[in-house]
Amino acid sequence: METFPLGGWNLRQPATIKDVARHAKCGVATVSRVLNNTGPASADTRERVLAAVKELQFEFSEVGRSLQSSTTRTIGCVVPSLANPVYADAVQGVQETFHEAGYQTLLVCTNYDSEVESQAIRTLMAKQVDGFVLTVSDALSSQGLRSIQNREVPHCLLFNTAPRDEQSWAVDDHSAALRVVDEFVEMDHVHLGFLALKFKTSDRARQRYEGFIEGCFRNKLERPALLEIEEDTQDLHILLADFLKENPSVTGIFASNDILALATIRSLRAIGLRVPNDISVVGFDGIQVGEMVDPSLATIVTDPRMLGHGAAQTVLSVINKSELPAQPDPEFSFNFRHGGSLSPLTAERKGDEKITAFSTPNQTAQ
Amino acid sequence: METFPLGGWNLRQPATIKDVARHAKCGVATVSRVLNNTGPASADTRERVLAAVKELQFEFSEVGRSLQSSTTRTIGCVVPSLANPVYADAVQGVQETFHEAGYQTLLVCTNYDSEVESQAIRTLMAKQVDGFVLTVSDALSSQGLRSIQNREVPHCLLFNTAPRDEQSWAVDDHSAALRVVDEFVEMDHVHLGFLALKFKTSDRARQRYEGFIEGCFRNKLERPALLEIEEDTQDLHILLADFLKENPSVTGIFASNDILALATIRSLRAIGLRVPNDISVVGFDGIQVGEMVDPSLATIVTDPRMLGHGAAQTVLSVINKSELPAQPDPEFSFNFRHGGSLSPLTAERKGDEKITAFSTPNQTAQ
DNA sequence: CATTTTCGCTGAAATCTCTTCATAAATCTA
DNA sequence: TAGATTTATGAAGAGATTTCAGCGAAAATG
Repeated sequence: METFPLGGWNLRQPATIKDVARHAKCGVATVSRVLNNTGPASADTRERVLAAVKELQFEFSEVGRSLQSSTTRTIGCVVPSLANPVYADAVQGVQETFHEAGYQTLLVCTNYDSEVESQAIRTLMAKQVDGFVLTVSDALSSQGLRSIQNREVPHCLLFNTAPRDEQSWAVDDHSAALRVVDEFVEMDHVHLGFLALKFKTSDRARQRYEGFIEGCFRNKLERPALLEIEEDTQDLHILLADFLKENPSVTGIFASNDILALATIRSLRAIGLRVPNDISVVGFDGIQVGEMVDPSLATIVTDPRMLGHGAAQTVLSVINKSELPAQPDPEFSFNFRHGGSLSPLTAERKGDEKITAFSTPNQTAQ
Repeated sequence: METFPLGGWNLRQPATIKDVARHAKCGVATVSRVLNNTGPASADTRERVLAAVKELQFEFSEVGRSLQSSTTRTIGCVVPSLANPVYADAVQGVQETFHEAGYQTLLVCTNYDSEVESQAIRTLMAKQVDGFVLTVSDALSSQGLRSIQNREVPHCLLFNTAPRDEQSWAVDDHSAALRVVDEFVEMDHVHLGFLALKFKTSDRARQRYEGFIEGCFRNKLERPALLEIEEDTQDLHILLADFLKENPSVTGIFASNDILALATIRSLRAIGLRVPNDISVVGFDGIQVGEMVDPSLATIVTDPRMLGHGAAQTVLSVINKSELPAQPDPEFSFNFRHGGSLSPLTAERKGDEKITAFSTPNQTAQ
């Protein structure tokens, strides 16, 4: 084994393939071939290369590789937020699947801002990601999604119901909402309300609302009252109080996601209403917390991790031009979980047209 | 405005700077100068370049740029899991901060596996990330962390207490654990237990345990009983039953994180014990759910988002060679939140040396 | 008025790291 | 010795930045 006058290799500047070639007294091409096992090399040369690699702690630069192969082994993942465990779980699933396949995940949280969303997508495309898994605010109008389609980058939607010709892993929001109405009806509720983030920030909420309306129609209920709120609403209890003042007959509220449902329950409590005695609440998503709170949350249960996994698999299939993974039947992509937050309509509220208790809380939400 | 015979630019192959130069009838250098505002250009040329850029929908390839500038505007972020909201929130903070600064975040979840951890770090270094924010399983022995130090890549630990010469944003686990003991003592508890994931997967848990032991010592309590469990434990109620059989005098359990604490409460219930009547439980982290469950969780409250933000700021400062951001006083990096899961020792259990109720549950954890 | 200086603009060429392709050199067979 | 193998190598190319030298034209100088 030959030794070189090693004066402490500067590790700050990692060794390049040229350095290795110089040390091994051969051409860079040879180094490449030896290390990638992509062509012949004499035992002697091979050994010298390997020794040089070890000594210099050489590792290929992925950047150089990417430039030449125009492939980055990197996937862009765009979701609204990690504060909602639904997305956190989904991202976990996405990341796991890609990791196993040797891809890294570039994560962006848009905070429900479609401006951030399209900007982020542009940046990710400039970084040459090999694919996308994304939850956009509105699949039909998303500027970012359109440019992904134009460039024909492999991608799959997550949670967004797929527009035509698009791949997507999502819950069947429409059917799920129908189911929620049925559950309310089962409990004798007649006057329902729907609570959601502003629809422009989430097409899922809109789908659920439309399903909810149709469900009410099918069950011959009146059109549900609607309360749309901003993402950063701090005074939900006030909005709810106003809402119930305008719609005093409402006995059941369907919140478009569990976080919102839990916040609703707390806010209702803050304005002196009991759940489920005065008002029943049903959520959407089935986050684990829902089972641990009191009253437990009646909700649609979904499997975000599985969805993330599926979306990632789909993207991998598109990349590898292999067969797309089978999706679960959309009709059965969810379950309804009963919980203490939804109970039969009490006798006293059955004929009742107005809610009595309205003690204004002097505590401020923080 | 001149027009070119555009036969449908193939958007699948994005335009390069060369294409732009050809269309603008100038050299690539000029295009670069115009677009980066990095040198002079006549008004005429500038206009032609801009027109070509628009027509071709040109965007710089970050890969080409990275190769030349040896900077990627990408940060590696390594955490154990997103299933724990503590990490999800922290990552959200990290991602937000870097996004504002124009960096993208490459996320890896290790699932508490130090093998995955060091492998991931190697890959990220090969991808030439400009910095790291990471929570390693053990800051002292982490192979990955060591190689980051060797290569002198800007980085900052998150949640891990910093070894010497390391930057880190973390809760003062030791002090927090002392505080927990004080709170138990305040409630007359004398025999305590500690529940944690296997220490090799989390040095945080170990720090908390050591603080807990010292707290017991200072308060002249006996050494706390220890129950270490695997990450994927499914039968916690059985382990707990055995644990309490061996340590029948234990009236208070400190769980090393909130998720574990909540699971503990459920498991205790499953084996017929009431919380807090039979056993008090205190958690660590202060996840939001803790306030919504029944009984509410007594716990150490931290601010993961803020920690993530701080760690990201620190990395940015190192990269920009600017002043490091001020950290909050470690002594005040947490708060104790009272909750229903911790109550004064009942008279009946005060002298009691054994727990009576031990109905074995016939339900299996799933 | 002729000549030099200056200065704004410009494009060719080198560089960054890696892979592939074609070619050259060395070895072995017939 | 010609031809077929086996090895080894240089050069080109992937997309961008940057240095450097050149080219005019205008200004300054003698």
